[in-house]
Amino acid sequence: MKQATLKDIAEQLNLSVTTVSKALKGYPDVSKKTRAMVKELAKTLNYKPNTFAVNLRTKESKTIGLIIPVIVHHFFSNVIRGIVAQAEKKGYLVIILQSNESYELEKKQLDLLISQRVDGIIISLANGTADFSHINAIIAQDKPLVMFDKIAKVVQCSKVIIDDRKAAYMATQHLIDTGCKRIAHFRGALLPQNSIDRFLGYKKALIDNGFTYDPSLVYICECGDMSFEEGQKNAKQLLEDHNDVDGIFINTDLVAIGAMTEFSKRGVKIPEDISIVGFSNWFMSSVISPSLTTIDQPGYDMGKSAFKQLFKEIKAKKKNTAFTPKTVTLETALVKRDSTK
Amino acid sequence: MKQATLKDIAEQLNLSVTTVSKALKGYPDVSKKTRAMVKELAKTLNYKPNTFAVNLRTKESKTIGLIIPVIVHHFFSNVIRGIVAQAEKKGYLVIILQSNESYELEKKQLDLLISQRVDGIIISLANGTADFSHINAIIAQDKPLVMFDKIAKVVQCSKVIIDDRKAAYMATQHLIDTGCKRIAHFRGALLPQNSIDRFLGYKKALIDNGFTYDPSLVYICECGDMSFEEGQKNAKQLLEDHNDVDGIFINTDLVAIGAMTEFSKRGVKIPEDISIVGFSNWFMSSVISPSLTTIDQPGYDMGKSAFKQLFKEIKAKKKNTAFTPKTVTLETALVKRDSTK
DNA sequence: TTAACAATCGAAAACGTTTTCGAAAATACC
DNA sequence: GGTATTTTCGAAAACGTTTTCGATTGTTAA
Repeated sequence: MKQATLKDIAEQLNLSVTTVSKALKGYPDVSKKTRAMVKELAKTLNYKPNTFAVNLRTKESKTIGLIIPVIVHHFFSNVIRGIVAQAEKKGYLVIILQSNESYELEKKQLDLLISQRVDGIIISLANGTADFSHINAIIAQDKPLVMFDKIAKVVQCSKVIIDDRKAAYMATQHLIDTGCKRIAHFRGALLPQNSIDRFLGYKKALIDNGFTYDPSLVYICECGDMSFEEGQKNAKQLLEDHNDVDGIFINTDLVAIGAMTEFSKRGVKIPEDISIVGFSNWFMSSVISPSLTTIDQPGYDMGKSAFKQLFKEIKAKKKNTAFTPKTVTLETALVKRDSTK
Repeated sequence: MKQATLKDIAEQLNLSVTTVSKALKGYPDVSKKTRAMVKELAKTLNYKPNTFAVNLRTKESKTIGLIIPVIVHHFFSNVIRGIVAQAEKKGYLVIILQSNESYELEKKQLDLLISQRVDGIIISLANGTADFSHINAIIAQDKPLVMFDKIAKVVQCSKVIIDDRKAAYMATQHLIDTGCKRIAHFRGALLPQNSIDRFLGYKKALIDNGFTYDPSLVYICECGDMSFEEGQKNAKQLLEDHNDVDGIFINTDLVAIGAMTEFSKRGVKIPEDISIVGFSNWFMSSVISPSLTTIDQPGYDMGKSAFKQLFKEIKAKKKNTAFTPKTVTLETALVKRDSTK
């Protein structure tokens, strides 16, 4: 009752393995009659090509790897969904690994995927990643790779991102437009490009509007497992440090929600006393009260787009045609809710 | 600059492929000297065994498949994390597919995984799955499979679950203990075992406490993509149908949150007018206000446990030893918060 | 000195597929 | 009828590894 092979079919029909293979793959040099015969027997035997053998022969696995910092995360799980859906459409399967924001793990997992000989890799960098030689090594091997969200600008590969700087600018501008006079920022970790860009957008909006940029108003959080708690801690610290802040732009919704929880515990009213804008538009943000004004980050589309890009590169490599890396920038939108006036 | 093979190493050292292979795998019949030589050259050439060839030869892929109804879901993404982490520890990779609560897709994806020749499969059934022949076919093929959370009782395989009936009983009992006199239930879809069990637990708690079970107090929701909206809709309907309900046990947190949103919009106070208990303990439930009393469902541990079980079966199959299916039941806990008195 | 034995290696088959190339058979054309 | 052409098939090599089984050498014991 084991899986049937080409040989089994060939023997039953008194044909050669070659002919059976060709019949199933629709080669022109096999008669309609035998083709039909073969296909029918294949179906009744429930024949499924042995992927191991196919992979060995064709040198492709129809499998891609995905490395993300965290799985349990509204944005990232949407990305996963987008990638998996799109990949399945094109006949690819997705192997998912979680780097846990650790550079070491990320390196190890990249190696794992290479060992597994996936046809391509999609990756969002860990917070801890400052050196990119492991990524460059992949690219040097001519293995298709696309980065998304948490990218490294200096690495020469395709990327799918949003315009973090512009989005952050929008968010900050919104705070200003609604009357905030002194605006703080809870930024993300120091290394990731997107938290840098969001910070820069915040700063630029301030300056463009004639505000003075005050570094003491910028708080850092790692945005890892402890995002919520970091938000609480930063909010508490902010209240101790300053009594005139009336608006905060926060790197991530989850941190923002932590901050809001802390504020309401201490009797600080949102948005009356302090307005808050988050980032990412987690579903959660729409159901808390007050609901959180935020930047919508299209996770599903980013995943879809990342796979599409990767697919193009895989195809290009197969045909041995040149391919120049491309950066796709998706649109974001400000979602106005009750945490701002 | 392509990947080195055993042959490459063999040629450079004037050895046979056989000896090189044996040296790398630590066979005893190769001298320490050549073993060292081979290992060193392998390292400098960055040799990585071709998994396709290894798989073909050994007939195992060191890969497992995972099919879940939805990825973007607090509980399920925790399960993914648990499975992936545990699998990586044992040298297995995980291919993830989303059935989208569709029976047809589930069937197709199961087929895909079989074609891919994964070493085992972990699955949580789609809401739409009423027929289990596709699952039984896998088991008949002697391919290790374990089900979790949304299981089918009649299928003979290992399972990782919680005691849904008991948990629901606990939840309902809590409503009764805190003074609720007329308790409704928003149940899940009709087919899944866990929504049946939760319903039965609810019913039993009522009866054990001398309440009369009233079917008109039970509302259904599919608990798919539209969970939140379903919660709103049901809440609205409930208010139209009844004016004496003072407690609801709801199949899922997200539905509960939808209901709470609707209630507060309509001026119904929680928990003063109506107490609510959800199910699953989404993170979100702790940060909304009022925070939601719920049942904690250990997603990460379930994932971990599911892989461990699968791993045992894979090993058993390899050694050709018998294996009797086992059902692991994990503990749940009532998390008391502000949506109940 | 031989026989027995251990240590070290390699030839070869196998896993199941794909694809190239040539052979045979059938058909067409003159 | 003979030649040219098309149609249909299969032999064989290749992908890279693992493993069985002998072969060869060197070592030990009698």
